[in-house]
Amino acid sequence: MEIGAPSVEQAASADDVAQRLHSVAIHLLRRLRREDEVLGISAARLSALSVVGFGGPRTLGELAAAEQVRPPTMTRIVAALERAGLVERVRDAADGRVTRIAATQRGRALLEEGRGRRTGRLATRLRTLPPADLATLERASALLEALLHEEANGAKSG
Amino acid sequence: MEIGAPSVEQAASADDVAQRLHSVAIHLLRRLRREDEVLGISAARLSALSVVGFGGPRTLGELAAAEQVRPPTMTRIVAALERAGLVERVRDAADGRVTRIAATQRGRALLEEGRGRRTGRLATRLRTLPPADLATLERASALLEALLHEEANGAKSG
DNA sequence: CGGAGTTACTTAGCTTTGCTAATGAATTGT
DNA sequence: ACAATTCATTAGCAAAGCTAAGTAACTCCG
Repeated sequence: MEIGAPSVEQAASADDVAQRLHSVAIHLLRRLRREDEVLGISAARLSALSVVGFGGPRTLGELAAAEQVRPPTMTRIVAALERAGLVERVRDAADGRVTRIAATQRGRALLEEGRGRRTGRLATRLRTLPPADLATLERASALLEALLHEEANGAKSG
Repeated sequence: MEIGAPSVEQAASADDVAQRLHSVAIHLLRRLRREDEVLGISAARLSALSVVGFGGPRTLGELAAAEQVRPPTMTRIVAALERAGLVERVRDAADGRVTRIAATQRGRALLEEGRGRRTGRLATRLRTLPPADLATLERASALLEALLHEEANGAKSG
């Protein structure tokens, strides 16, 4: 596999790329899931915690939407985070139906402390890459983030 | 786009990239998981089927290693694929402990037929990207594949 | 040849994470 | 005030990951 020379002429088929991204995502996640266990928190929980930890308090519904899961799923994830003392529920004063989820001190601490360690092994590997490759991965992340975001919002076409 | 010239000043931190890749992988998979359901096969099963479908028969252990899961997990995945008539077990004549997993006609048909449809929505989105971006994603896939493969084999340090 | 140890896979049982459907509780609107 | 809506939770299902323990088959020696 000639990693070094992506000639634009032999443009990759979108189907091909989609399939490879799919495969890579599966394997990457399987790997990271185990890594995260070292930190004592699963991928889904960490991801949710990041949202409220870095982005500020959210209602459960907002959090579910941000994480692109259904509310019941988020209810359970939040329950686990709460049990672990990483987030807390704050009932809205104005609207009694709403619970707002906020990271606790400890939750933020875990995020901070984990910043380097969290995806440690992957990050270590990434450091062995030439800067250009790292940049490629960063751009790819950004592209996919945008793509997923777009789809989440604008996918009314069915 | 200056892919070739990542100024070192604003070089992406490996930790940052690792985290973003993690996040993107989670969200991408959550999305694709649902898409695959249309085809009636889960991501893990499809991935395993691809290995034997495109790469030829494998023992269960080899398949587990290729998919980077433990044997019991693969046992269950294969059992499901077998139930669905997509693979078949062939006992090794020389070594009675070994079961070799092979894609059936129907399994191969599903792979072929699904090639375009499988990750259909993602592929559709990808087609809206400029070729350079598609190339970036392809390169990123290749980089991650290599990284994961490396780690799977050479990670004796942990 | 025969038993000990090893290897390959399966079974059993746990956790997490998705989902939908149904319920509870609070707000809004008429 | 009562109906409808909305936000969150509960209940219950399936998939996919794991470890530990079990079974069957092979290999290695004595």
